[in-house]
Amino acid sequence: MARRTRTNGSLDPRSESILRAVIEEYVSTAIPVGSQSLVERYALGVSSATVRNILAALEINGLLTHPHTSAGRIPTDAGYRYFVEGISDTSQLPQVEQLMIRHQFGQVQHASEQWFRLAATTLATANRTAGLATQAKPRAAHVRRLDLVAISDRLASLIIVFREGALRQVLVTLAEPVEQEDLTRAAVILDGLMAGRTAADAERALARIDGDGPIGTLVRRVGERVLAAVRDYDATGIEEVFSDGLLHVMEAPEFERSDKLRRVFAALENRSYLGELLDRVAATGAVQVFIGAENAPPEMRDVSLVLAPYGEPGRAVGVVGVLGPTRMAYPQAIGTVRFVSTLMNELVQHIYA
Amino acid sequence: MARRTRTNGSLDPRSESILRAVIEEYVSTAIPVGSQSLVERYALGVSSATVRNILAALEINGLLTHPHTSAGRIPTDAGYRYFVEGISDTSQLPQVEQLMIRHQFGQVQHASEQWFRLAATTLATANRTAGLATQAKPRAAHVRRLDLVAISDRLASLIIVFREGALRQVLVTLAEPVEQEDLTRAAVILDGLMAGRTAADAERALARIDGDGPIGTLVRRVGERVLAAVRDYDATGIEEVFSDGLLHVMEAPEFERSDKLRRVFAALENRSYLGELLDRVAATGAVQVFIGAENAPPEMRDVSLVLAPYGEPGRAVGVVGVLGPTRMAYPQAIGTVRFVSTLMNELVQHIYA
DNA sequence: CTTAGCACTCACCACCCGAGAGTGCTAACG
DNA sequence: CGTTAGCACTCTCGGGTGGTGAGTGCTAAG
Repeated sequence: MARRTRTNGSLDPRSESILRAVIEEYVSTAIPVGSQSLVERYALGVSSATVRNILAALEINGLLTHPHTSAGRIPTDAGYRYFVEGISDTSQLPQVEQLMIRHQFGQVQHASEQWFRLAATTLATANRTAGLATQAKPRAAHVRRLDLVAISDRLASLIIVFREGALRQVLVTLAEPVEQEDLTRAAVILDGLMAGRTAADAERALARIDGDGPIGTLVRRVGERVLAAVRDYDATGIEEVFSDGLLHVMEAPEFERSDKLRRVFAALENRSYLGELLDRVAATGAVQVFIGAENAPPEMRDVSLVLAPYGEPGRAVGVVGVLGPTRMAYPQAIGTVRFVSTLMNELVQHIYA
Repeated sequence: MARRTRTNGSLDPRSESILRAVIEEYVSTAIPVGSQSLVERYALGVSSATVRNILAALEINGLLTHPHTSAGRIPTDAGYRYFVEGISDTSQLPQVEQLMIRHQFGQVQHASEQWFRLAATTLATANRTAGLATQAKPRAAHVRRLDLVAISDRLASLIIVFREGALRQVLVTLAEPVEQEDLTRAAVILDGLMAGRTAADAERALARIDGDGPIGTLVRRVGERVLAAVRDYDATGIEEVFSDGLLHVMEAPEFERSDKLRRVFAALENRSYLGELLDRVAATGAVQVFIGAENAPPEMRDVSLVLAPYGEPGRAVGVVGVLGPTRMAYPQAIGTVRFVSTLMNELVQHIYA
């Protein structure tokens, strides 16, 4: 017995390979796996009785469980965790898949706004799970460019370009009719004032503007709107979590009943928790796995997330990953997520180079 | 019998009110309604036997059906259709709800890009169904403004603003390093060249540019990318169908089993059919209802759509609406969709005024 | 330590049965 | 002639029942 409960928490090789077999089998079939089917399919070199003993020990260790007395075993969250710890730093994606994904990204080189969507879509189709991605977002927004476009004589569109390529568009109503010419002049002034600055810097610069004349008033008025927009951009923790491939999650038998499925959807709308996870992942710089009940919110306890950050650590950071049932093909998921994140790294570095 | 099968296809008042009662009852309970419960709840002034006769006649007319011999009646798609025809041009949203919705729109006055999302969200929560909305999009794109922003020395971000406020961002890789100064000069030239023009006009204008000197080359190179982006913008039938409130659809008992639900999701991703519908709606200018099997694609046969266009007919047109089970509260849905579409009209006209 | 054997446990499925809701038909009624 | 009461019939639904089989845990022998 001592053999199966080593003090450091790791298992002897045989128990470990049986745990792996159970997980592998359960992940692909979704039905509890018994000792018989295990020896039949995996050539373990021992009888079902021996396997039964080991399964019982694994259950005592909390790595497996029973839906009911006479059913086979299924992995617990802890079981998946043990399994994941053993593979997370090795798994590599096959060349073929790497090429396919690279090819997809090559197609849309130009529209940088769309990269993160493509990442989500790619991850979704590659794993047959839901794919998630956020746009890379900086800690402190830097304005790169400002522009004012007349829409009607008292309405203008203010366009703000941030360093990492994000755009914001704000409608500005004007107290009195203004020509495009004056708008352009104001835009040039504001652009010189704020480009390359953070919100705090820009505010100081704006305060020094003398407010005389129609242009001065205009600059001041619009400048406030710019500041508000920049602050707003800073404040939103996550720009947007783009998700794709929810249909795949619906196909999983554990989500056949729609009430469980509803929880999954609710989970995706739980921006606060998702944001917390993303922050945590962004901080570490590596692929991270969150399994079932390791997630605090109750609606997340049936799903696992595999997440990885991308971007320039000090500057702009985003996250890509997948969300699926705890019964997930972790090695595959970890491999693709890691690969896509390195790919996104390359793209972002290309911009900052 | 002749009384119940008038040649023009309309029913006598009593049959009609009974049909209405059946629909009302079934929409709220989702269980087949029988003659008894009908007389109990609706004070029709006749016995259940009479009601039975009428129900039988309505079934012959194809407006009702039977799940099985000893069950109550449920409306057919044709039944809903008849019902909808009777109410579609009268139903008005209560003042209270109008005010609530107006208030929500007041909150986000400024971010015109977000209007259509808000419309979808509003429709979703007001009807407890899925809400849909597209951004208003013109037949032929007019460029309002062009801008070029340096990202690194050989990479620039091209920003295109279209008349109705849509933005496009495209990355342009440059053959050789270019200063922001030159980029700005090129942007000014291109802006003058293309602003207010459609793709075809702009192409002619671009052809007349003499390509000497570094600026000339730059203008030509970027100009091609602009044309491509404008054409691409023209080509995409629907910009994006934003949907919200899918959780509400999941709550409907008819979608408890996830395979039916999956069809709904698949339906939302069926852009080609959705686009076709939206085009049709945009062309008519009124609220339109598409009920169950009236939709050609098989995955749409369990759902109904209530759609309405908004915008300036000749210029930019978008669509708002809801998607839900055929068992839908049509009067309510029609009312809110119509109201939101008029609201969106006001907003768009404000821009074009 | 491993393994064969065996009793035991449940989920699952098919089946049956009674209750209840609802229908269609017929005949009487105003 | 339309309306209504009465009635036989049908079919779903829910609960109960028994058989089957996969799987377990335990014991004792190898």
